[in-house]
Amino acid sequence: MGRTLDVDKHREKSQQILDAAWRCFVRDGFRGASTTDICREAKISPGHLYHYFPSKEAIVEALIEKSLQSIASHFDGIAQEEDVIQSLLSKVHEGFGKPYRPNMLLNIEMLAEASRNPSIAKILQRYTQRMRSLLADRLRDGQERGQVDRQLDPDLAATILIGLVDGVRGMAIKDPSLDTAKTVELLKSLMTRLVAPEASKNAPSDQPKKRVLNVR
Amino acid sequence: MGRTLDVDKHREKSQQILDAAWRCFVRDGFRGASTTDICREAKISPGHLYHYFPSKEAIVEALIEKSLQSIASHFDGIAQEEDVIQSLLSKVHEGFGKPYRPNMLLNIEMLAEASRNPSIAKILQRYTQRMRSLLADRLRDGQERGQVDRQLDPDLAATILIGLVDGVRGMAIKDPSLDTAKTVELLKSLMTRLVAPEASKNAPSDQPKKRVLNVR
Amino acid sequence: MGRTLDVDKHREKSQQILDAAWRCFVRDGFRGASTTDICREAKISPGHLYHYFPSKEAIVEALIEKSLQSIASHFDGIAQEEDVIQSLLSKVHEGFGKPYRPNMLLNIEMLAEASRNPSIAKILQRYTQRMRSLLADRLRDGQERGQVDRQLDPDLAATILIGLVDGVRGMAIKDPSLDTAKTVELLKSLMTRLVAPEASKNAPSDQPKKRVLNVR
Amino acid sequence: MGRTLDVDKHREKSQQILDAAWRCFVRDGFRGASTTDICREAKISPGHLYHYFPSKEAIVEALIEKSLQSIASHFDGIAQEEDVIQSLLSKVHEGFGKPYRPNMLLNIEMLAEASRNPSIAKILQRYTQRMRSLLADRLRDGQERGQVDRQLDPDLAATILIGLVDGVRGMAIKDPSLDTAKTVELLKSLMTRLVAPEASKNAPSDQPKKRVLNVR
DNA sequence: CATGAATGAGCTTTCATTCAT
DNA sequence: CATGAATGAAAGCTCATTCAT
Repeated sequence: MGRTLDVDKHREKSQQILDAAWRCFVRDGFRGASTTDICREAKISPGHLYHYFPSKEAIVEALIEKSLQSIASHFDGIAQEEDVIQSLLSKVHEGFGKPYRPNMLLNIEMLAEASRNPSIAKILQRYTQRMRSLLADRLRDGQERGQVDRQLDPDLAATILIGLVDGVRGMAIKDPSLDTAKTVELLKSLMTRLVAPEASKNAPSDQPKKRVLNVR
Repeated sequence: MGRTLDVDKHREKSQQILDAAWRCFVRDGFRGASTTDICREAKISPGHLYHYFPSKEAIVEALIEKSLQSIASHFDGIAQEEDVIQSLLSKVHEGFGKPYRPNMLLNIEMLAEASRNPSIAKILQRYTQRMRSLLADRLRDGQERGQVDRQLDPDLAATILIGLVDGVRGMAIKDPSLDTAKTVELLKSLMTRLVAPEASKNAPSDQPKKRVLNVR
Repeated sequence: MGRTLDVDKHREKSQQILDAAWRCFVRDGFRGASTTDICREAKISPGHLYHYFPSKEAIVEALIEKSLQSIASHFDGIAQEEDVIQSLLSKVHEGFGKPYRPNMLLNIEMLAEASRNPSIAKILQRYTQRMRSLLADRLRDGQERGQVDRQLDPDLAATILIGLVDGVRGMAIKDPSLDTAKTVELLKSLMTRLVAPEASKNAPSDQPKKRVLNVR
Repeated sequence: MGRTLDVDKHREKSQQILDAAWRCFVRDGFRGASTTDICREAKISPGHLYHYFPSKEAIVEALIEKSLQSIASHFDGIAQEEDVIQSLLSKVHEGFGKPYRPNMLLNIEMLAEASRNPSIAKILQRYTQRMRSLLADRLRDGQERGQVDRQLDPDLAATILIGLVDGVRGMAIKDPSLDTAKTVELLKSLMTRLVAPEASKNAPSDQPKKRVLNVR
């Protein structure tokens, strides 16, 4: 009982530290944020940090793990809706908009870090695989229902879809004047076209496509 | 004459240092690579580096500028071909494949750095604008010729296209088992569908699309 | 209690570092002494110095502040004696003599540093003002009692007195063979003449002036 | 002949470098100014500096030597006037006033440097001795003519006089609001009193002393 | 559980000086 | 006479981590 409480408290404190680290990493990046910064943000002493995490890298790993878990759980929701394409598009909005910018920045940090740090690469790859599987399964569902092009390789398409959303999200840095709303609309249209079956590609779903594209 | 030679030599040496820095930054990232590393790689003494660049950041900036310039010059080639869509697709291949992995890694580094360093953000934004303009102009050409959907906002579409390629390139880190050839094929197909006019979206160009998609 | 002890210990350690810095600065000057020197002298590691002071300049400032405070507190004593002139002269001895040479050297360093470093100039000016005020007040007292020339501007006279003592102290460097005892005697005589009222300037106090001046 | 021209040119260039160094040292101090700074100011290349001076210290030494020589030559003028006291006072003005501030700053630098660097100490001491001798000789002249107190030790008095002027000059740093004109007046009065013979100490010369002192 | 003192390697940068041309 | 490329030691400072309390 007491043991359980201790474990809970320990977990809670770890969480507080991770929250502080999240803020620091978003602000300064994995390399740019120092353990001192994190401790100050978490309001603990520098020595105490090592009571909860054996190293700075462990913090980064835990943070990435947690962050990806949260994103992946968003994907889980996909499986429950009826219309495959609609359920897919409904998730797109979430990655855009101001409050998601921190996550986007962390995503880029993760990519940068994973390209150099094998243990972080593994985490990233594990979650990517999981999310891609979920997406691919959904696409397969759609193919069975005739909502998705049967000639598409679901795994490959899922990969491309993830890359597409990631890449367009990153454009916010390359072009700060980007109009998010219009971007999301065109992005959705593009995703629809990617997965829609041949026959319906002229009129993908009931989406009022013409208005969407007519943005000039 | 002697003066010209001196300037040439200076430029050559600067270039050698940038080359060394490129290797270090690809290997360890902008923050991860130290000036000492760069000097060792360039085979110069630590002090001598500052004969050519006033700071480490100046090296990063010069490198990014040069790298983006080289990429942008690739884009310039787009303007010369007849078929808009074909000229666009022909450029896609180049971003994939093993020898381009370093550039992809640097691209991610740039994004990460630009999100925190305003002066680097500016460089990135300047070149992004330039490349997007070139692409958008090409799309406008295509629209006039009936090769590109007239309802498309060229600027927005160009932005999405860049993001799409960037994002899919980054998937190589998230999923190392990715089949590059197939990915490129699907990517091209997707790009074609994005820009193709309504009428031809069932049969985009002479590309044997069905085989392409039938990848299972 | 524990908190108080901690603060005390911190202050004590800071003091030890300042003592070490004092030795280094006296030996090599503010610029000539390195933080490494100070750490070696204080027997701490190079990084630990920054646990107590945010920068080398902060050490210099703290040291100057402390040093001037100590000198200023000497001046405070002036206010208590009866005979204004005697109390003034009694303080002169202290600035001369071998054990005071380090302070004299630091005084010169301060002047040199203050002429370039505004934040140190401010400290020096603040304390100068304070000491001059004390001196000027004493002179005003003397004027009321008829011990000091009523035509003298107390503030200006105080400034000159400080400059006089400083300058003569510095002569120890320009002329190492200087006879300190005789110098102090003549200095005192000069100071007496500066402040003494017109009437007594031929026979300043009960001091056997003739012997004092007859130093050949 | 050509040899002579060469020597002249060499001397001229050395002089230009010393002038540049003077500006740098006044601005940043002996330690604060780098050889690079001096070269930039003198518009020569870093390597070329060592064609004229074997080291930075040699520049400092040459500069100090030259500077003191110039000051000493001012003192030489003292010997020619009739009234000892007047000739002495006439020199005081020169050390004050804005255009002399650089020399005052260098004076402090010299003192600081001499306290650590024996070879510079020697130069300073040599010139101090020379100037003190000149002053002392003048005082001896005055004693013979009855213009100067016969009980005064000329050497000691000369030393004190130099220190007095130096010290008061330095007060400009400790108190930037100092009124130079009034300071000089009081300083002159003090110097007069120091050297004037007993009999005349109540009425030192024809100087309108009362107005001078009545500055409240 | 918690502190903060302490470490030492490593960072970017500066500097006086030397050398090849 | 003149350049500027080149050196390498040392500077002030930061950092992840450890340890005594």
